[in-house]
Amino acid sequence: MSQQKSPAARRPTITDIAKIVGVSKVSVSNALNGRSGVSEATRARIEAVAEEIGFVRNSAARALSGARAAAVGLALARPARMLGTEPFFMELIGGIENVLSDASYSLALQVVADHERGLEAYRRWWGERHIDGAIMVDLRENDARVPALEALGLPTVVIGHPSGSGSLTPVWSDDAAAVRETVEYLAALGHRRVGRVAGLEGLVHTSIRDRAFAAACTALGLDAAPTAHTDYTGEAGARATRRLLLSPARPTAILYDNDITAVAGLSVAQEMGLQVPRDLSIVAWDDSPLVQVVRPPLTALTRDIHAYGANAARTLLALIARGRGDGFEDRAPRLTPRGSTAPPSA
Amino acid sequence: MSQQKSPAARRPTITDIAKIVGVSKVSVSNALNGRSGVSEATRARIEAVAEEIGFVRNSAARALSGARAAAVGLALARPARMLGTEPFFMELIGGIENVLSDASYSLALQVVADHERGLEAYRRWWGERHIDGAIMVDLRENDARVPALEALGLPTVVIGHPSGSGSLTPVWSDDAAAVRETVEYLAALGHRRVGRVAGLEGLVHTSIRDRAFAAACTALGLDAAPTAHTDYTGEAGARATRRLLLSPARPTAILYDNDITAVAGLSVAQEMGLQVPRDLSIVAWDDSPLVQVVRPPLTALTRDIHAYGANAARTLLALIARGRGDGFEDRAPRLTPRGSTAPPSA
DNA sequence: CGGCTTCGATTAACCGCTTAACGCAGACGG
DNA sequence: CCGTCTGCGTTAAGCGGTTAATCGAAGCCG
Repeated sequence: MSQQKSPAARRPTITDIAKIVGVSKVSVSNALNGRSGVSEATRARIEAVAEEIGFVRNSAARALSGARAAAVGLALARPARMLGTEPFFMELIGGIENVLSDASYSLALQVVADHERGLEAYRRWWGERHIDGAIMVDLRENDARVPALEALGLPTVVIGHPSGSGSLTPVWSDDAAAVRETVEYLAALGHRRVGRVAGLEGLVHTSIRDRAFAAACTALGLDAAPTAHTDYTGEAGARATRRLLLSPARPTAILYDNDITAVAGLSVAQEMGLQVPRDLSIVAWDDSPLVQVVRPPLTALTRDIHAYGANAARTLLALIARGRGDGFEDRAPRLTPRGSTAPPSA
Repeated sequence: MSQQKSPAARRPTITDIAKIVGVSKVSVSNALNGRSGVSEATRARIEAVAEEIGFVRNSAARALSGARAAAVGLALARPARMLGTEPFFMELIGGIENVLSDASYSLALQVVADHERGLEAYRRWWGERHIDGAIMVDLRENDARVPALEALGLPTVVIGHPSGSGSLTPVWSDDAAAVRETVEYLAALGHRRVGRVAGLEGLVHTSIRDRAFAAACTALGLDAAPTAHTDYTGEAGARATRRLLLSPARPTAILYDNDITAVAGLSVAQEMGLQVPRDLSIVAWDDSPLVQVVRPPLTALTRDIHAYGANAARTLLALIARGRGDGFEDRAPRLTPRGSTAPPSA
């Protein structure tokens, strides 16, 4: 049915340029890479010719001779049903991309079923010299990927707390501080029973938030309502909320671990005849169009995910360039109060 | 601060295998690529050794000797604020990935600011032999990328209607049919004034839906409420909804072009004291966790985005393999009625 | 003015793999 | 018994770059 133009004649190479200009391949290579050893005059002629005949560097050849692949890899483990539920990753990727493309790096992305397959992807990419470094997300406790990537020697930035990143370079934010701030805020409003609908158990940041939540409640003398874990889906969030709201000591405020579960929780509360924020205060983790669009708009823990991704990318590029790199602590999420939080009515 | 293991000893190559097994490089290459000219015994020994020393093919070297790059490119043009608002792309990418990884292809993804930059990315990738083919999304009318990619000779699948894809291979679904089905459904419920909050003007699928909407209204003798265009954000959706609901001939039903604007519309309606679905029926385009989580859950035009992406990837692989390829028409979105649609109260 | 560095450029070798071309058995056919 | 396949291998020659080693011609210095 549809077809395209002819397979395009052989692409020009540095050898072609060398012939035209009347110099050696090496001079062309040096000139085009901005290295010294070429006079300004020759460099100009070479660049002119390169431009004229539409020369594009062959990255395969370049990679073969030991240079960089100019790409980094990211394997995203998402079971189908969790895909697309979180604006988080699109934003993160956007931030990563921003930095990478400025450095003419590209991002190899693979969405895989589980961490096992993700690890395979990293292995393949690295083995094939397809990537110079990797970004790892969804850090779990005792994550098997950490020792595996360490063994590979693949420069890797882990998006997650240093406590779980082994010798890999971490980029993280202080979730515990954010939890504390939120609990203090709710306590100040007068709440005594605060619940929490958390994310996936086993993720490092989940247990950090779990612990911080428990600690903050204790410190402030609040009733520690049980934490319900979810898989971040609306459905699970709804179920968890129902359970919390039906428990003997119904909380007057709930802190959610992402936006989708928070919105689901809001719906459940309204279905049960509870008014938000009068009867129940809701705080969502991660600000997103979603939480601002519902009524009332949700109080949320805001973080600049785009910047977060950008920082991760910058850290990785530094790691690749210098062979070693410092971790980076991003600023902690900040509480953005909106209509979903108020003093409890009771 | 953090550092990784030593730069990892030299990776094993086919030469290493050859030495160990005691045959020539070529035999190893042939064996590992399943080509003939190698006895079963030798092939077995070679495979065993390859496995044992953890051999991974160097794709750069392979690409250099004329083989495929085993990757396809996708440049996603998203202004920052539109990023992450649409689950659509994460799902699409998931579907694409699924098919690609089965074929051991990887996806080069770049998020760019505009189509201009996107085109640059395609050029660079193709020039560098980084990709064997490309997927193009967000097809606009008179899209400048179409002639540009045609000229490059880059095998490309366009996700969008054939009317705008030139000689590139299209993968599309019959949006017009879906619009008709929806309008007929609303008419059957008794609605006479139906409004529409559309997506970005200039996108091919937007105008196709626009026209189908107008045609369906005319055919059924409905009042053609003006169509309001948005940039798919909740904010724009809220504004458009407000405008429609305040217009002299207030529609009793509104069809939205994505999920976010539909949810925003729902909130606006509720704020204005309208009950959904009693006073206003709402239909969202694209089913997503989001539309199912709000109250009432929204009637939506469901399509299997994952499959859509998978089909696009399959089509592209065929195009790459055979040099030519047929377009693919995916099934039209289907209406999934939920609580947000009902006969009008009046 | 001889020896030293600097600059601009060159040649050689190689990265890891593929493709082309050829070699040498043994099997087969007339 | 010679000619010709056929199966299993080999060697040679790149693909398009890069890096290392080298080299002539200035330029500089004491």
